[in-house]
Amino acid sequence: MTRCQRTHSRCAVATKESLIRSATELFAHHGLDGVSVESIAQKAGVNKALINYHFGGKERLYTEILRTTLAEARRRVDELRDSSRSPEDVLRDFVAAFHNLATVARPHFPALLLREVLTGGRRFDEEIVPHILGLFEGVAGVIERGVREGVFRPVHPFLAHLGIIGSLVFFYATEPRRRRIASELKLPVVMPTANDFVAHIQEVILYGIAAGPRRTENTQKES
Amino acid sequence: MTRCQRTHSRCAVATKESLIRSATELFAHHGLDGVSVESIAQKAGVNKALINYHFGGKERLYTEILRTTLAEARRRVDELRDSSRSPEDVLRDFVAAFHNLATVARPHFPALLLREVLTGGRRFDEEIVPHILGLFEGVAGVIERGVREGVFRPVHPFLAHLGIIGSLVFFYATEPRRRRIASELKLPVVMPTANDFVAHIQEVILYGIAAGPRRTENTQKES
DNA sequence: GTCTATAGGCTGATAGAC
DNA sequence: GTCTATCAGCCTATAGAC
Repeated sequence: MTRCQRTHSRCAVATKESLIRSATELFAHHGLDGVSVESIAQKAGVNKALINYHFGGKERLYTEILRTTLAEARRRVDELRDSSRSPEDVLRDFVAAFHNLATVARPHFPALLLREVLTGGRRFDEEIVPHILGLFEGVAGVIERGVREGVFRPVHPFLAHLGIIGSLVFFYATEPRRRRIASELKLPVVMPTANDFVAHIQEVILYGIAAGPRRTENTQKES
Repeated sequence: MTRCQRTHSRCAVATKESLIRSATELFAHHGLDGVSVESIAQKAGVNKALINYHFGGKERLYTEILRTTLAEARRRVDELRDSSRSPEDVLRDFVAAFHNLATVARPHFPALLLREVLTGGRRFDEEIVPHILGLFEGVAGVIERGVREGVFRPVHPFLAHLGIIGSLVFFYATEPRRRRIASELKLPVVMPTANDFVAHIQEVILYGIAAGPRRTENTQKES
Protein backbone atom coordinates (compact mmCIF):
# COMPACT_ATOMS: atom_id res chain seq x y z
CA MET A 1 0.00 0.00 0.00
CA THR A 2 2.03 2.93 -1.31
CA ARG A 3 1.13 6.14 0.46
CA CYS A 4 1.84 9.74 -0.43
CA GLN A 5 4.12 11.62 1.94
CA ARG A 6 1.89 14.63 2.51
CA THR A 7 -1.67 13.44 2.19
CA HIS A 8 -1.15 10.24 4.20
CA SER A 9 -3.63 8.70 1.80
CA ARG A 10 -3.08 6.34 -1.09
CA CYS A 11 -1.57 8.25 -4.03
CA ALA A 12 -3.67 8.54 -7.15
CA VAL A 13 -0.68 7.42 -9.17
CA ALA A 14 -0.27 4.35 -6.96
CA THR A 15 -3.93 3.52 -7.46
CA LYS A 16 -3.63 3.84 -11.22
CA GLU A 17 -0.50 1.71 -11.32
CA SER A 18 -2.05 -0.93 -9.15
CA LEU A 19 -5.12 -1.07 -11.36
CA ILE A 20 -3.00 -1.28 -14.50
CA ARG A 21 -0.86 -4.04 -13.07
CA SER A 22 -3.85 -6.12 -11.97
CA ALA A 23 -5.83 -5.52 -15.14
CA THR A 24 -2.88 -6.40 -17.38
CA GLU A 25 -2.51 -9.81 -15.79
CA LEU A 26 -6.23 -10.51 -15.84
CA PHE A 27 -6.75 -9.35 -19.43
CA ALA A 28 -3.81 -11.45 -20.63
CA HIS A 29 -5.16 -14.49 -18.84
CA HIS A 30 -8.90 -14.24 -19.46
CA GLY A 31 -9.38 -11.66 -22.19
CA LEU A 32 -11.33 -8.42 -22.08
CA ASP A 33 -14.69 -10.16 -21.92
CA GLY A 34 -13.57 -12.65 -19.30
CA VAL A 35 -12.69 -10.03 -16.71
CA SER A 36 -15.10 -8.00 -14.59
CA VAL A 37 -14.26 -4.55 -13.24
CA GLU A 38 -15.04 -5.99 -9.83
CA SER A 39 -12.27 -8.57 -10.15
CA ILE A 40 -9.75 -5.98 -11.33
CA ALA A 41 -10.53 -3.67 -8.42
CA GLN A 42 -10.40 -6.50 -5.92
CA LYS A 43 -7.02 -7.71 -7.15
CA ALA A 44 -5.72 -4.13 -7.06
CA GLY A 45 -7.15 -3.59 -3.58
CA VAL A 46 -9.18 -0.54 -4.54
CA ASN A 47 -12.78 0.32 -5.26
CA LYS A 48 -14.18 -0.53 -8.66
CA ALA A 49 -15.59 2.96 -9.17
CA LEU A 50 -12.00 4.17 -9.49
CA ILE A 51 -11.64 2.37 -12.81
CA ASN A 52 -14.21 4.67 -14.27
CA TYR A 53 -12.78 7.71 -12.49
CA HIS A 54 -9.18 7.18 -13.63
CA PHE A 55 -9.61 5.51 -17.00
CA GLY A 56 -13.17 6.14 -18.12
CA GLY A 57 -14.30 2.53 -18.09
CA LYS A 58 -13.05 -1.02 -18.50
CA GLU A 59 -12.55 -0.81 -22.24
CA ARG A 60 -10.49 2.38 -22.09
CA LEU A 61 -8.29 0.79 -19.43
CA TYR A 62 -7.77 -2.16 -21.75
CA THR A 63 -6.87 0.06 -24.68
CA GLU A 64 -4.40 2.04 -22.61
CA ILE A 65 -2.69 -1.17 -21.49
CA LEU A 66 -2.52 -2.42 -25.07
CA ARG A 67 -1.08 0.88 -26.29
CA THR A 68 1.67 1.25 -23.68
CA THR A 69 2.64 -2.42 -23.98
CA LEU A 70 2.96 -2.27 -27.76
CA ALA A 71 4.81 1.05 -27.51
CA GLU A 72 7.43 -0.57 -25.31
CA ALA A 73 7.86 -3.49 -27.72
CA ARG A 74 8.16 -1.14 -30.66
CA ARG A 75 10.71 1.03 -28.88
CA ARG A 76 12.96 -1.97 -28.38
CA VAL A 77 12.71 -3.12 -31.96
CA ASP A 78 13.52 0.38 -33.19
CA GLU A 79 16.66 0.41 -31.05
CA LEU A 80 17.94 -2.71 -32.75
CA ARG A 81 16.82 -2.45 -36.34
CA ASP A 82 19.23 0.22 -37.56
CA SER A 83 22.24 -1.52 -36.10
CA SER A 84 25.28 -1.82 -38.32
CA ARG A 85 25.79 -5.42 -37.25
CA SER A 86 25.30 -8.40 -39.50
CA PRO A 87 21.74 -9.52 -40.32
CA GLU A 88 22.39 -12.77 -38.44
CA ASP A 89 23.39 -10.91 -35.31
CA VAL A 90 20.50 -8.47 -35.54
CA LEU A 91 18.09 -11.39 -35.85
CA ARG A 92 19.64 -13.02 -32.81
CA ASP A 93 19.30 -9.71 -30.98
CA PHE A 94 15.62 -9.50 -31.89
CA VAL A 95 14.99 -12.92 -30.39
CA ALA A 96 16.97 -12.07 -27.27
CA ALA A 97 15.11 -8.76 -26.94
CA PHE A 98 11.79 -10.55 -27.30
CA HIS A 99 12.84 -12.98 -24.62
CA ASN A 100 13.75 -10.18 -22.24
CA LEU A 101 10.53 -8.31 -22.96
CA ALA A 102 8.38 -11.40 -22.52
CA THR A 103 10.01 -12.65 -19.35
CA VAL A 104 11.07 -9.50 -17.50
CA ALA A 105 9.84 -6.15 -18.77
CA ARG A 106 6.38 -6.95 -20.15
CA PRO A 107 5.53 -10.55 -19.34
CA HIS A 108 1.97 -10.16 -20.64
CA PHE A 109 2.86 -8.61 -23.97
CA PRO A 110 2.63 -11.83 -26.04
CA ALA A 111 -0.75 -12.91 -24.68
CA LEU A 112 -2.23 -9.42 -25.01
CA LEU A 113 -1.07 -9.03 -28.61
CA LEU A 114 -2.22 -12.53 -29.51
CA ARG A 115 -5.69 -12.11 -28.02
CA GLU A 116 -6.15 -8.79 -29.75
CA VAL A 117 -5.21 -10.19 -33.15
CA LEU A 118 -7.43 -13.24 -32.59
CA THR A 119 -10.42 -11.02 -31.95
CA GLY A 120 -9.80 -8.95 -35.05
CA GLY A 121 -7.67 -6.06 -33.83
CA ARG A 122 -10.63 -3.78 -33.48
CA ARG A 123 -8.58 -1.59 -31.15
CA PHE A 124 -5.74 -1.00 -33.59
CA ASP A 125 -6.35 2.74 -33.85
CA GLU A 126 -4.07 5.57 -35.00
CA GLU A 127 -2.16 5.36 -31.74
CA ILE A 128 -1.49 1.63 -31.94
CA VAL A 129 -1.02 0.99 -35.65
CA PRO A 130 2.45 2.59 -35.85
CA HIS A 131 3.69 0.23 -33.16
CA ILE A 132 2.44 -2.82 -35.06
CA LEU A 133 4.05 -1.51 -38.23
CA GLY A 134 7.28 -0.92 -36.34
CA LEU A 135 7.44 -4.52 -35.20
CA PHE A 136 6.77 -5.79 -38.67
CA GLU A 137 9.27 -3.50 -40.36
CA GLY A 138 11.96 -4.39 -37.87
CA VAL A 139 11.93 -8.12 -38.42
CA ALA A 140 11.01 -8.13 -42.10
CA GLY A 141 13.52 -5.34 -42.74
CA VAL A 142 16.53 -7.18 -41.40
CA ILE A 143 15.54 -10.31 -43.29
CA GLU A 144 15.25 -8.28 -46.48
CA ARG A 145 18.71 -6.88 -45.86
CA GLY A 146 20.13 -10.35 -45.25
CA VAL A 147 18.63 -11.58 -48.50
CA ARG A 148 20.00 -8.55 -50.36
CA GLU A 149 23.47 -9.06 -48.91
CA GLY A 150 23.37 -12.73 -49.81
CA VAL A 151 23.72 -14.11 -46.29
CA PHE A 152 20.11 -15.37 -46.27
CA ARG A 153 18.37 -17.48 -48.86
CA PRO A 154 15.73 -15.58 -50.88
CA VAL A 155 12.93 -16.21 -48.38
CA HIS A 156 9.82 -14.03 -48.40
CA PRO A 157 10.44 -11.41 -45.67
CA PHE A 158 6.81 -11.31 -44.58
CA LEU A 159 6.50 -15.08 -44.33
CA ALA A 160 9.76 -15.31 -42.44
CA HIS A 161 8.54 -12.57 -40.11
CA LEU A 162 5.33 -14.49 -39.46
CA GLY A 163 7.13 -17.75 -38.82
CA ILE A 164 9.54 -16.18 -36.35
CA ILE A 165 7.03 -13.99 -34.52
CA GLY A 166 4.59 -16.88 -34.46
CA SER A 167 7.03 -19.17 -32.69
CA LEU A 168 7.96 -16.51 -30.19
CA VAL A 169 4.49 -15.20 -29.42
CA PHE A 170 3.08 -18.70 -29.07
CA PHE A 171 5.86 -19.90 -26.82
CA TYR A 172 5.83 -17.00 -24.40
CA ALA A 173 2.08 -16.44 -24.40
CA THR A 174 1.50 -20.05 -23.43
CA GLU A 175 4.62 -20.65 -21.32
CA PRO A 176 3.20 -20.09 -17.81
CA ARG A 177 0.04 -22.11 -18.53
CA ARG A 178 1.91 -24.84 -20.36
CA ARG A 179 4.14 -25.60 -17.41
CA ARG A 180 1.14 -26.25 -15.20
CA ILE A 181 -0.82 -28.11 -17.87
CA ALA A 182 2.17 -30.28 -18.77
CA SER A 183 2.67 -31.36 -15.19
CA GLU A 184 -1.04 -32.10 -14.72
CA LEU A 185 -1.15 -34.07 -17.96
CA LYS A 186 2.02 -35.88 -16.89
CA LEU A 187 3.69 -35.06 -20.20
CA PRO A 188 6.51 -37.58 -20.62
CA VAL A 189 9.16 -34.90 -21.02
CA VAL A 190 11.49 -32.73 -18.99
CA MET A 191 10.25 -29.18 -19.46
CA PRO A 192 13.04 -27.03 -20.89
CA THR A 193 13.37 -23.44 -19.72
CA ALA A 194 12.66 -20.29 -21.69
CA ASN A 195 16.41 -19.80 -21.95
CA ASP A 196 16.71 -23.16 -23.67
CA PHE A 197 14.03 -22.07 -26.09
CA VAL A 198 15.85 -18.85 -26.99
CA ALA A 199 19.01 -20.73 -27.87
CA HIS A 200 17.03 -23.33 -29.83
CA ILE A 201 14.99 -20.85 -31.84
CA GLN A 202 17.98 -18.62 -32.66
CA GLU A 203 19.81 -21.66 -33.95
CA VAL A 204 16.93 -23.12 -35.94
CA ILE A 205 15.96 -19.80 -37.50
CA LEU A 206 19.48 -19.02 -38.65
CA TYR A 207 20.12 -22.53 -39.93
CA GLY A 208 16.73 -22.34 -41.60
CA ILE A 209 17.24 -19.19 -43.63
CA ALA A 210 21.02 -19.01 -43.96
CA ALA A 211 22.43 -19.08 -47.46
CA GLY A 212 24.99 -21.70 -48.38
CA PRO A 213 25.21 -25.25 -49.70
CA ARG A 214 22.81 -27.80 -48.25
CA ARG A 215 22.67 -31.53 -48.38
CA THR A 216 18.84 -31.55 -48.17
CA GLU A 217 16.82 -32.04 -51.34
CA ASN A 218 14.14 -29.60 -52.48
CA THR A 219 11.12 -29.06 -50.28
CA GLN A 220 7.76 -30.36 -51.38
CA LYS A 221 4.29 -29.81 -50.04
CA GLU A 222 2.58 -33.16 -50.30
CA SER A 223 3.93 -36.68 -49.90
CA MET B 1 -33.26 -24.74 -43.67
CA THR B 2 -32.82 -28.52 -43.75
CA ARG B 3 -36.11 -30.32 -43.12
CA CYS B 4 -36.85 -33.90 -42.22
CA GLN B 5 -38.78 -35.89 -44.77
CA ARG B 6 -41.50 -37.21 -42.46
CA THR B 7 -41.99 -34.64 -39.74
CA HIS B 8 -41.99 -31.63 -42.09
CA SER B 9 -40.20 -29.83 -39.27
CA ARG B 10 -36.56 -28.94 -38.84
CA CYS B 11 -34.56 -32.04 -37.93
CA ALA B 12 -33.04 -32.15 -34.49
CA VAL B 13 -29.75 -33.21 -36.00
CA ALA B 14 -29.85 -30.25 -38.38
CA THR B 15 -30.48 -27.95 -35.45
CA LYS B 16 -27.57 -29.36 -33.51
CA GLU B 17 -25.24 -29.10 -36.48
CA SER B 18 -26.30 -25.57 -37.18
CA LEU B 19 -25.70 -24.60 -33.57
CA ILE B 20 -22.29 -26.28 -33.54
CA ARG B 21 -21.25 -24.59 -36.76
CA SER B 22 -22.31 -21.15 -35.58
CA ALA B 23 -20.89 -21.56 -32.11
CA THR B 24 -17.56 -22.84 -33.40
CA GLU B 25 -17.02 -19.74 -35.49
CA LEU B 26 -18.12 -17.38 -32.73
CA PHE B 27 -16.06 -19.07 -30.01
CA ALA B 28 -12.94 -19.06 -32.20
CA HIS B 29 -13.42 -15.38 -32.97
CA HIS B 30 -14.55 -13.98 -29.62
CA GLY B 31 -13.82 -16.62 -27.03
CA LEU B 32 -16.24 -18.37 -24.68
CA ASP B 33 -16.84 -15.27 -22.59
CA GLY B 34 -17.27 -13.01 -25.62
CA VAL B 35 -20.22 -14.92 -27.05
CA SER B 36 -23.81 -14.92 -25.78
CA VAL B 37 -26.17 -17.83 -26.29
CA GLU B 38 -28.48 -15.35 -27.97
CA SER B 39 -25.88 -14.58 -30.66
CA ILE B 40 -25.20 -18.27 -31.28
CA ALA B 41 -28.89 -19.04 -31.66
CA GLN B 42 -29.46 -16.06 -33.91
CA LYS B 43 -26.57 -17.01 -36.21
CA ALA B 44 -27.86 -20.58 -36.33
CA GLY B 45 -31.41 -19.43 -36.99
CA VAL B 46 -32.92 -21.26 -34.05
CA ASN B 47 -34.18 -20.46 -30.59
CA LYS B 48 -31.64 -19.99 -27.83
CA ALA B 49 -33.45 -22.39 -25.48
CA LEU B 50 -32.37 -25.19 -27.80
CA ILE B 51 -28.78 -24.74 -26.73
CA ASN B 52 -29.74 -25.86 -23.26
CA TYR B 53 -32.02 -28.58 -24.57
CA HIS B 54 -29.45 -30.17 -26.91
CA PHE B 55 -26.18 -29.48 -25.14
CA GLY B 56 -27.02 -28.62 -21.55
CA GLY B 57 -25.74 -25.06 -21.65
CA LYS B 58 -23.25 -22.80 -23.37
CA GLU B 59 -20.21 -24.21 -21.61
CA ARG B 60 -21.03 -27.81 -22.44
CA LEU B 61 -21.50 -26.82 -26.07
CA TYR B 62 -18.07 -25.22 -25.98
CA THR B 63 -16.47 -28.30 -24.45
CA GLU B 64 -18.08 -30.57 -27.01
CA ILE B 65 -16.74 -28.41 -29.84
CA LEU B 66 -13.28 -28.41 -28.31
CA ARG B 67 -13.33 -32.18 -27.88
CA THR B 68 -14.48 -33.10 -31.39
CA THR B 69 -12.11 -30.60 -32.97
CA LEU B 70 -9.09 -31.90 -31.08
CA ALA B 71 -10.15 -35.49 -31.77
CA GLU B 72 -10.08 -34.81 -35.50
CA ALA B 73 -6.62 -33.24 -35.28
CA ARG B 74 -5.32 -36.13 -33.25
CA ARG B 75 -6.77 -38.67 -35.64
CA ARG B 76 -4.85 -37.11 -38.52
CA VAL B 77 -1.59 -37.00 -36.65
CA ASP B 78 -1.97 -40.65 -35.65
CA GLU B 79 -2.45 -41.59 -39.29
CA LEU B 80 0.89 -40.07 -40.20
CA ARG B 81 3.16 -40.72 -37.26
CA ASP B 82 3.76 -44.43 -37.76
CA SER B 83 4.61 -44.02 -41.40
CA SER B 84 7.71 -45.81 -42.63
CA ARG B 85 8.76 -42.77 -44.62
CA SER B 86 11.78 -40.67 -43.77
CA PRO B 87 11.56 -38.25 -40.83
CA GLU B 88 11.90 -35.34 -43.25
CA ASP B 89 8.94 -36.53 -45.28
CA VAL B 90 6.81 -37.23 -42.20
CA LEU B 91 7.52 -33.72 -40.92
CA ARG B 92 6.52 -32.28 -44.28
CA ASP B 93 3.37 -34.39 -44.14
CA PHE B 94 2.54 -33.05 -40.68
CA VAL B 95 2.76 -29.49 -41.94
CA ALA B 96 0.67 -30.29 -45.00
CA ALA B 97 -1.90 -32.06 -42.84
CA PHE B 98 -2.06 -29.09 -40.49
CA HIS B 99 -2.59 -26.84 -43.48
CA ASN B 100 -5.44 -28.97 -44.75
CA LEU B 101 -7.03 -29.19 -41.33
CA ALA B 102 -6.73 -25.45 -40.72
CA THR B 103 -8.00 -24.33 -44.10
CA VAL B 104 -10.55 -26.98 -45.11
CA ALA B 105 -11.63 -29.53 -42.54
CA ARG B 106 -11.51 -27.57 -39.25
CA PRO B 107 -10.74 -23.93 -40.03
CA HIS B 108 -11.30 -22.90 -36.41
CA PHE B 109 -9.09 -25.53 -34.83
CA PRO B 110 -6.01 -23.30 -34.36
CA ALA B 111 -7.87 -20.41 -32.75
CA LEU B 112 -9.86 -22.69 -30.46
CA LEU B 113 -6.77 -24.54 -29.26
CA LEU B 114 -4.84 -21.31 -28.80
CA ARG B 115 -7.58 -19.61 -26.81
CA GLU B 116 -7.98 -22.62 -24.58
CA VAL B 117 -4.26 -22.82 -23.79
CA LEU B 118 -4.12 -19.06 -23.19
CA THR B 119 -6.85 -19.31 -20.60
CA GLY B 120 -5.16 -22.17 -18.80
CA GLY B 121 -6.67 -25.27 -20.38
CA ARG B 122 -9.21 -25.68 -17.63
CA ARG B 123 -11.29 -27.84 -19.96
CA PHE B 124 -8.54 -30.35 -20.67
CA ASP B 125 -10.35 -33.25 -19.03
CA GLU B 126 -9.93 -37.02 -19.41
CA GLU B 127 -11.64 -36.89 -22.79
CA ILE B 128 -9.43 -34.16 -24.22
CA VAL B 129 -6.02 -34.84 -22.69
CA PRO B 130 -5.26 -37.91 -24.86
CA HIS B 131 -5.76 -35.79 -27.98
CA ILE B 132 -3.31 -33.16 -26.76
CA LEU B 133 -0.82 -35.89 -25.90
CA GLY B 134 -1.31 -37.41 -29.34
CA LEU B 135 -0.42 -34.17 -31.09
CA PHE B 136 2.67 -33.74 -28.96
CA GLU B 137 3.86 -37.31 -29.36
CA GLY B 138 3.37 -37.18 -33.10
CA VAL B 139 5.58 -34.20 -33.80
CA ALA B 140 8.12 -34.74 -31.03
CA GLY B 141 8.26 -38.44 -31.89
CA VAL B 142 9.26 -38.00 -35.50
CA ILE B 143 11.86 -35.42 -34.51
CA GLU B 144 13.29 -37.84 -31.97
CA ARG B 145 13.47 -40.50 -34.64
CA GLY B 146 15.19 -38.11 -37.04
CA VAL B 147 17.78 -37.25 -34.40
CA ARG B 148 18.32 -40.91 -33.64
CA GLU B 149 18.77 -41.75 -37.32
CA GLY B 150 21.21 -38.90 -37.73
CA VAL B 151 19.23 -36.97 -40.32
CA PHE B 152 18.41 -34.18 -37.84
CA ARG B 153 20.78 -32.31 -35.60
CA PRO B 154 20.42 -33.17 -31.88
CA VAL B 155 17.67 -30.63 -31.23
CA HIS B 156 15.43 -30.97 -28.19
CA PRO B 157 12.25 -32.70 -29.46
CA PHE B 158 9.92 -30.75 -27.20
CA LEU B 159 11.43 -27.39 -28.12
CA ALA B 160 11.32 -28.26 -31.80
CA HIS B 161 7.70 -29.33 -31.39
CA LEU B 162 6.86 -26.00 -29.74
CA GLY B 163 8.61 -23.96 -32.40
CA ILE B 164 6.87 -25.75 -35.24
CA ILE B 165 3.41 -25.90 -33.69
CA GLY B 166 3.77 -22.28 -32.59
CA SER B 167 4.45 -21.06 -36.10
CA LEU B 168 1.58 -23.07 -37.50
CA VAL B 169 -1.02 -22.28 -34.85
CA PHE B 170 -0.16 -18.59 -34.88
CA PHE B 171 -0.27 -18.30 -38.64
CA TYR B 172 -3.58 -20.07 -39.19
CA ALA B 173 -5.31 -18.73 -36.09
CA THR B 174 -4.58 -15.17 -37.15
CA GLU B 175 -4.73 -15.59 -40.93
CA PRO B 176 -8.31 -14.42 -41.62
CA ARG B 177 -8.01 -11.43 -39.28
CA ARG B 178 -4.56 -10.55 -40.49
CA ARG B 179 -5.64 -10.15 -44.09
CA ARG B 180 -8.25 -7.59 -43.11
CA ILE B 181 -6.02 -5.83 -40.61
CA ALA B 182 -3.11 -5.68 -43.04
CA SER B 183 -5.21 -4.06 -45.72
CA GLU B 184 -6.68 -1.55 -43.27
CA LEU B 185 -3.23 -0.72 -41.91
CA LYS B 186 -1.97 -0.43 -45.48
CA LEU B 187 0.90 -2.80 -44.74
CA PRO B 188 3.53 -2.18 -47.42
CA VAL B 189 3.57 -5.79 -48.55
CA VAL B 190 1.85 -8.17 -50.92
CA MET B 191 0.06 -10.67 -48.71
CA PRO B 192 1.26 -14.18 -49.49
CA THR B 193 -1.23 -17.03 -49.45
CA ALA B 194 -1.48 -19.86 -46.95
CA ASN B 195 -0.03 -22.14 -49.63
CA ASP B 196 3.05 -19.93 -49.83
CA PHE B 197 3.37 -20.23 -46.07
CA VAL B 198 3.25 -24.02 -46.13
CA ALA B 199 6.09 -24.19 -48.63
CA HIS B 200 8.08 -21.61 -46.69
CA ILE B 201 7.69 -23.26 -43.30
CA GLN B 202 8.42 -26.77 -44.58
CA GLU B 203 11.60 -25.47 -46.13
CA VAL B 204 12.76 -23.40 -43.16
CA ILE B 205 12.02 -26.13 -40.62
CA LEU B 206 13.91 -28.78 -42.55
CA TYR B 207 16.86 -26.50 -43.29
CA GLY B 208 16.76 -25.50 -39.64
CA ILE B 209 17.05 -28.91 -38.06
CA ALA B 210 18.69 -30.96 -40.82
CA ALA B 211 22.03 -32.52 -39.99
CA GLY B 212 24.97 -31.83 -42.24
CA PRO B 213 27.81 -29.36 -42.68
CA ARG B 214 26.91 -25.71 -42.27
CA ARG B 215 28.76 -22.53 -43.08
CA THR B 216 27.11 -20.64 -40.19
CA GLU B 217 29.06 -20.16 -36.97
CA ASN B 218 27.72 -21.22 -33.60
CA THR B 219 24.58 -19.57 -32.32
CA GLN B 220 24.78 -17.21 -29.41
CA LYS B 221 22.09 -15.63 -27.30
CA GLU B 222 23.30 -12.11 -26.66
CA SER B 223 25.21 -9.67 -28.85
C1' DG C 1 -38.26 -30.56 -30.56
C1' DT C 2 -39.23 -26.02 -30.66
C1' DC C 3 -40.77 -21.79 -29.04
C1' DT C 4 -42.32 -17.82 -25.61
C1' DA C 5 -42.05 -15.76 -21.37
C1' DT C 6 -39.73 -14.92 -17.48
C1' DA C 7 -36.88 -15.56 -13.47
C1' DG C 8 -32.65 -14.43 -11.08
C1' DG C 9 -27.89 -13.18 -11.15
C1' DC C 10 -24.22 -10.49 -12.56
C1' DT C 11 -22.17 -6.56 -15.03
C1' DG C 12 -20.54 -1.80 -16.01
C1' DA C 13 -21.45 2.69 -14.97
C1' DT C 14 -22.80 6.63 -12.07
C1' DA C 15 -24.72 9.76 -8.34
C1' DG C 16 -23.59 11.45 -4.19
C1' DA C 17 -21.42 11.31 0.64
C1' DC C 18 -17.03 11.99 2.60
C1' DG D 1 -9.59 10.82 -4.83
C1' DT D 2 -12.01 7.38 -2.74
C1' DC D 3 -15.90 4.92 -1.26
C1' DT D 4 -21.06 3.23 -0.81
C1' DA D 5 -25.30 2.51 -2.79
C1' DT D 6 -27.88 1.73 -6.60
C1' DC D 7 -29.78 1.32 -11.23
C1' DA D 8 -30.65 -0.30 -15.76
C1' DG D 9 -29.26 -3.74 -19.03
C1' DC D 10 -27.78 -8.07 -20.32
C1' DC D 11 -26.83 -12.62 -19.36
C1' DT D 12 -27.84 -17.87 -18.76
C1' DA D 13 -31.03 -21.03 -17.67
C1' DT D 14 -35.70 -22.90 -17.14
C1' DA D 15 -40.84 -23.66 -16.87
C1' DG D 16 -44.47 -24.44 -19.63
C1' DA D 17 -47.35 -23.95 -24.02
C1' DC D 18 -47.55 -26.02 -28.41
